[in-house]
Amino acid sequence: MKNIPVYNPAMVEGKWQRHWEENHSFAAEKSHEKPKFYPLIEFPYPSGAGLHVGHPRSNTAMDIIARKRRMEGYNVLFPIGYDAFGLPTENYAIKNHIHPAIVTEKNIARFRSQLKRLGFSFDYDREISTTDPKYYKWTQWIFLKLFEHGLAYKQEMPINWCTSCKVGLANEEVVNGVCERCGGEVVRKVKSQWMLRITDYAQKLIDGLDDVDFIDRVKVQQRNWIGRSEGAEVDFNLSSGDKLTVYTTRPDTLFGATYMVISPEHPMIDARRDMISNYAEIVAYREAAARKSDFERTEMNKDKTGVQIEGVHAINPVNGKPIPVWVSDYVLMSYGTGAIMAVPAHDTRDWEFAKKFGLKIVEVVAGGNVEEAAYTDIQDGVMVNSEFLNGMKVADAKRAIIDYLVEKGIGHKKINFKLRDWVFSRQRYWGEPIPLVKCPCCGWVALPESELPLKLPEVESYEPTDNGESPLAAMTDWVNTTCPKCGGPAQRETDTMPQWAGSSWYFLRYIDPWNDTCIADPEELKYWLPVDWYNGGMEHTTLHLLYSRFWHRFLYDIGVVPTKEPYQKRTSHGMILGSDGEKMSKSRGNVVNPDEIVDELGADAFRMYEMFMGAFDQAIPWSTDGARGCRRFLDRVWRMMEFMTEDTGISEDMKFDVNTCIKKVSEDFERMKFNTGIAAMMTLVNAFYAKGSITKGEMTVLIKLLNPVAPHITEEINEMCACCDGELMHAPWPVCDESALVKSTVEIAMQINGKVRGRMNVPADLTRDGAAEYFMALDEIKKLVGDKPVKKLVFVPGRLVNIVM
RNA sequence: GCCGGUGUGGCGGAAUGGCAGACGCACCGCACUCAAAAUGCGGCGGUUUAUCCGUGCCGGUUCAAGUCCGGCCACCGGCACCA
Repeated sequence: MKNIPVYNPAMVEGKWQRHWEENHSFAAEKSHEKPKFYPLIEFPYPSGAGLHVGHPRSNTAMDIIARKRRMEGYNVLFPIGYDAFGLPTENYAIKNHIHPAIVTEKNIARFRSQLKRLGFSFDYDREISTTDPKYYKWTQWIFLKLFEHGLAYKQEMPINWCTSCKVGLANEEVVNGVCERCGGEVVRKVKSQWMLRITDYAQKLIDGLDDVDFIDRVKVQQRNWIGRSEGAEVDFNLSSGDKLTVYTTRPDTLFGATYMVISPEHPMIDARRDMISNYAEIVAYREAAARKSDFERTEMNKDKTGVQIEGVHAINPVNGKPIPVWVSDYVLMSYGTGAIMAVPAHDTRDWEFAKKFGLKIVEVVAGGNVEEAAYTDIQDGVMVNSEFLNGMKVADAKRAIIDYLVEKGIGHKKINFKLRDWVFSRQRYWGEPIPLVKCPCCGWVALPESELPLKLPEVESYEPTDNGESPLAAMTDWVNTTCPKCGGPAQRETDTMPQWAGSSWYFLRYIDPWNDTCIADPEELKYWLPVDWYNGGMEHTTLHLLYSRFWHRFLYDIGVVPTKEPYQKRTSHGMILGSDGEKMSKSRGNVVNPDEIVDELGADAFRMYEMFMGAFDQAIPWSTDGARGCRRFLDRVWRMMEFMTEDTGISEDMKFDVNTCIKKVSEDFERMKFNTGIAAMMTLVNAFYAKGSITKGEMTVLIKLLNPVAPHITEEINEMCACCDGELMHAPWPVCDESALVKSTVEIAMQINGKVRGRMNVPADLTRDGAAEYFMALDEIKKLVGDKPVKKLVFVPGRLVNIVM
């Protein structure tokens, strides 16, 4: 027994963290000789509250992969930065009269020190902040490219207006009718806004998913959000002489269209006001609908309302029958054409509306009872009451009717998306200024690249205004400028960009953060892109992840980046819940502060527990006792130095266990099954304790496998015992010796009629062919079988033998 | 309503169709100790203790089902009048 000092995580971890910092140990190599690996975590928003236990879950997982890849010989770029523009900082600044830049700097310093305390192998030399003018110069540059290519446009439109933040929100930022950030009420407000034409990229964003390795639920959620549907546009003639175009996914049911509905905002209402005898009633309905907030609209979605347009009717183009036209807010102006043909027999919403207002219901697909409910199952329906479509299956009828519509010139195939353009303006201070000026002669004009970055001016007050203007609007010195095109007087745009702007391309900047002539050197981009593995939260699937794919694809289309997609692989971690199984929140009082856990148990134990607590992609409740168990394990590993021998080999009786562990850990880390990988190492350590000794060679394998999870303690053991030459992080990852996994005999289960009756040792090389003969000759089998006839004998090599009688 | 996901001991969770409960937590016992903590070793699904029962419920396929198929139930997440 050797005398080994007690394991002291604070000392060990402090020592190695200083060492790593002084030596820039995790800086990516500038040379392009080695194969590259680019893992990425979502850069944090540096809030005043500091790190919570959720951050380290994603960070530790990718840190493990990054460290393993370095040991496997890759040049690894594992960067970190801060997504620092945004409302919480601005609100804090307003409340405490401190400049948001100062708040940001303070918060970043806190985050950085917390991250360093956890021993993540980030390349801090490449650290970025979205609020740094050297960074946002290029955010503005990308915006100007979008503007130049017609993908940014300003439009008067009803936006989601948060009454509490006094700011416009993207659709994605409105959750259950309230503001995603502050929970404030969201109302519709008409404002002139900068918009990005993400809808132009809808198809590309769907198609791109085929080429990447994202977990299914991310792909599914993005596809649903983009919401592609195939259908047809059909023209209906109106008695007023003009026509009304509808979009439908069920053109096959055209004979069942017994009325039409248009959205309250449909332009036809005002265009034909002279012919509408109840125009005043319809305007009143429209105003009532406009007053409803989004929240009310969804709450009331069961109860349909509407008004029939009097004085105008439509003609069903396939049977010539006159049908009424209604106005109802269940039809949205923002999707399709803002008008629908209603087929109450086969659409639930139309059916409800028809029942309420006593409209005709005509069955055109047989199989249901359309007086009882809409029959919407289109799988194997057969057409009825549809003249030339009668007797056809739904799918055939769809094709036939579209051919007919095209032939008659009254309709055509059409693809629609649910995705809307991205509202890109914010009436706020703490964001990237939009680098455009409005000139009375030239319209909106881009700043020349030489004037970038357009820096945020210093202002007296960051308060947003009730009239919906950005605080920048009050800075007349800054606002008033000259037009870059004609030199005449002009005014700057005073809205700023949303928080999603800076995060839409940050992974590109990490590749070459020092560059001041372009977003990143094309040679560097070629080497490092795409990001090989990106782990992040599901909550960003339809926000950041979609936005950044859009920007990246645009940059590809204009030749700035070499890959269509930014991220090759996307995984997602489950949330860490409070120990009560509820979401962690201040109000519930179940928040765990990582600093306290590190103080008590050390960063290695904390990291290990975060990975061991359960399946990585699932939500798991926190247990500090569980974390103590991981600390206990590290203590056990440490104390093995007391009975370690100087033998540098693997002892014969441990070869199987050691190689099994190498295999299990190597495979499980790649599949993000960190919990079972760690369990395998615990099993191995238990085996060394049972044996009462460990060789230096065995210890070396163990600390290599454990290093990505618990980097500090393993480096220290390596140094104390001189296991490897130099630091462990540069040592090669252990390779499993498959020959050591072969055993001469294996224990298998013995079953009678599928029930386990015992176990026995058989030669490992026993094949299925020789099995019957082998088993029937055994005394123990003879005893069990007796003289009953054996119907069948099932043998699974290495597993079991099952005798069916 | 639609789309995902999840249901296994007291708890977190393991299990390519092949010995259900690996590993850990909690708990119990023993050793060490004057004692406690720490540590080490052992035990730990249930019961009527045996050819027994047991992976949310009901049925099916199979020599064999937590795993596959059909039909439900519950909980969690996302979307939600998208024609």
